[in-house]
Amino acid sequence: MSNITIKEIAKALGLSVSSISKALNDSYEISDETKKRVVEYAKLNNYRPNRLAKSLKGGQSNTIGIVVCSINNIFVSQILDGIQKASYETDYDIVIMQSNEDVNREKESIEALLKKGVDGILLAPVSENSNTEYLADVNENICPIVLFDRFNLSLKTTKIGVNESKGIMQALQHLIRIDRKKILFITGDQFGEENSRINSYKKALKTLDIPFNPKFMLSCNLGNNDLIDQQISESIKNLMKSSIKPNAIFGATDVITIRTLGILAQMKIKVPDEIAVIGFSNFDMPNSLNPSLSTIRQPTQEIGFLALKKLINLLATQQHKRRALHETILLDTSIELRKSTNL
Amino acid sequence: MSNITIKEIAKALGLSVSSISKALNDSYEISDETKKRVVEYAKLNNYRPNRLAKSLKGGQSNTIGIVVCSINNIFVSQILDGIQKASYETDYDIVIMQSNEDVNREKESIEALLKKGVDGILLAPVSENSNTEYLADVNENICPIVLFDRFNLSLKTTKIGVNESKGIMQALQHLIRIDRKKILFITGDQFGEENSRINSYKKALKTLDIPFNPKFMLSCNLGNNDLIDQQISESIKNLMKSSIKPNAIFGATDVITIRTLGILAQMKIKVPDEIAVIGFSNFDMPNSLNPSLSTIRQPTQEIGFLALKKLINLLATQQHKRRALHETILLDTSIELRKSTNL
DNA sequence: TTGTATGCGTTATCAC
DNA sequence: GTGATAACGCATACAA
Repeated sequence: MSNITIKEIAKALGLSVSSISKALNDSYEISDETKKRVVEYAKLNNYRPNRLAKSLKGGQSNTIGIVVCSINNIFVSQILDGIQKASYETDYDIVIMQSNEDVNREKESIEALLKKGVDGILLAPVSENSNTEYLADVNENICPIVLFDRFNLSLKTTKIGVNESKGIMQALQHLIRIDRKKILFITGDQFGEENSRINSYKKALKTLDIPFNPKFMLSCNLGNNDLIDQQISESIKNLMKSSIKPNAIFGATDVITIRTLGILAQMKIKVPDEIAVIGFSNFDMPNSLNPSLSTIRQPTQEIGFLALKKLINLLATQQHKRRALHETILLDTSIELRKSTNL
Repeated sequence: MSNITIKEIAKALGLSVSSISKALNDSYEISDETKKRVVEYAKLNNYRPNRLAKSLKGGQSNTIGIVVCSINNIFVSQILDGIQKASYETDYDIVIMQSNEDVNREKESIEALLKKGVDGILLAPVSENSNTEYLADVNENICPIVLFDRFNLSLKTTKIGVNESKGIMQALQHLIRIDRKKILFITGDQFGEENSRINSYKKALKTLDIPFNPKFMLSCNLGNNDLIDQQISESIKNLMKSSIKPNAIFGATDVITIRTLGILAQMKIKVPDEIAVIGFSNFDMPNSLNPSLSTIRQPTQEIGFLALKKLINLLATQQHKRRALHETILLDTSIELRKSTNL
């Protein structure tokens, strides 16, 4: 309701508005004495500069918008944490939006951010080609966008992610080492049949001379957890009855990999004896899982941290020079071996 | 960089700024024809109303600020999800800040929000009496604050949380039922020795005629996971060597309870045979844990949802009438039994 | 060293 | 049915 303004300070102190403004901004034009008087009065009365007004005037809001699929996701929330950490070192603050894996909502989220006047956007796209022209337009004409996690390949901008091929290779090589080549690969279906993780997987198989069997790949709908469970358990049940039983499972995401453990436990399938399990996961309590989970870990904090830093960099650069700064950074994953692949 | 304004539309269409504004706001003063012309032009040119300006003019930002300890926390992120869901049904959007369990940062976060001109604040306080006078001042004079999860008891406002006593009672009664009365209670130390969860626990013990043994209570520093592990495992190790071995563990938070499972697994202590485990937890994949975890589940989504709704309600009410709306809502927890307490 | 005037994008009041 | 103008809070170019 209240919140004192510069104008009121001016009236109270018998000075002009502009003098107050200058005093508060420590301008050389104002005498030390006046400054002191103003600053003291301001502090005493809890003066809070109105950022809306400042932004409106200055043409920049010092706010970064972020769009992720869902806050409520281990992987995402770790990245957000990294972004927040990076933001502490800057003057920028953060507004988070959720796309809920929905292309339209992704666009709505960005629109909301633009109306708020964000200076730049950090986006983990819903899919590899969602809103392509729209994003390009925004990135060119409104404010810079930096992509992280998933890539919208055609968008010309800075991208931060992980080296999937390498991560997948790490996992597969380990499975080969423990002689588990009949691998069921479980992934999400958001990205169509030809997403980069699937492609990397196939390529890795080829490199390692493991034939790709379509029956050993399951794409499930990540939008609904019950559905995930259902799809996975059904698939496993069928495969275990078939002549070519899998002896390993490789999960493409956190949720998939961890849920798979639960399903196997309920089906009383022994891990790793009957089926070894490994997958991308950033759950920070892997030892509490049944059994402790071998994972391909992604440097989430670093992804978030870097993404913000790079965006800030772009913002500090004149628009026409930004293109030169565009880069794609693929961070290395690390493999952590635990009981789920330990014979 | 660009982003067309009302002024530019006016110039392009040979109309006045005010007419454009009215047309865009569907005012009855403007002819349908003109409206159509304006709206079409606006859409065509991706006109985005500048919310900063609107807020500055209107004196309200339609933004709600949220302060939580950490986004990167299962419990918190579920609540945030609930808040976001609730916000979809309103015109408000959300800005999230992290206090990182730090009283000063909590205050800084709120200051940042106030500078941004938020209309109201949703706060999960760092502790039961952090920033009391400050919060009271803000709540009285600047914008309403609604508390959730943890309570700052002295602040007169709406509070949304869970019925801890009842939840703890559920857990203890179950432990009694399976004849596990030698219970190690593990909690956080943020709130001092006399926080409400500890008090509720002691009271429940008394009601159930279980003597309270100070040796069977561990308060650990939730700020650092390695430290948590160290404190818990040391404590368990010592107790298992002593004459009065515990046969159950009750964890006060998500992190504590799940980490305890991991520690027990590594110590090769059998759950539930040697030690049963139950605790507050909202991890949504309890079946993947070792063993599947019995939990006291808190209705996180609902907490968030309600908190936002109640705040919106306050905002829709004249300030001097708000006091009448203040209420404290304690939602019921539910107990979910799984193997970790199943003999 | 201080004050005046102007504008950021929008809406509301009042006049035409 | 439309337009001119002031105001929201702040910063800045310019005047004094």
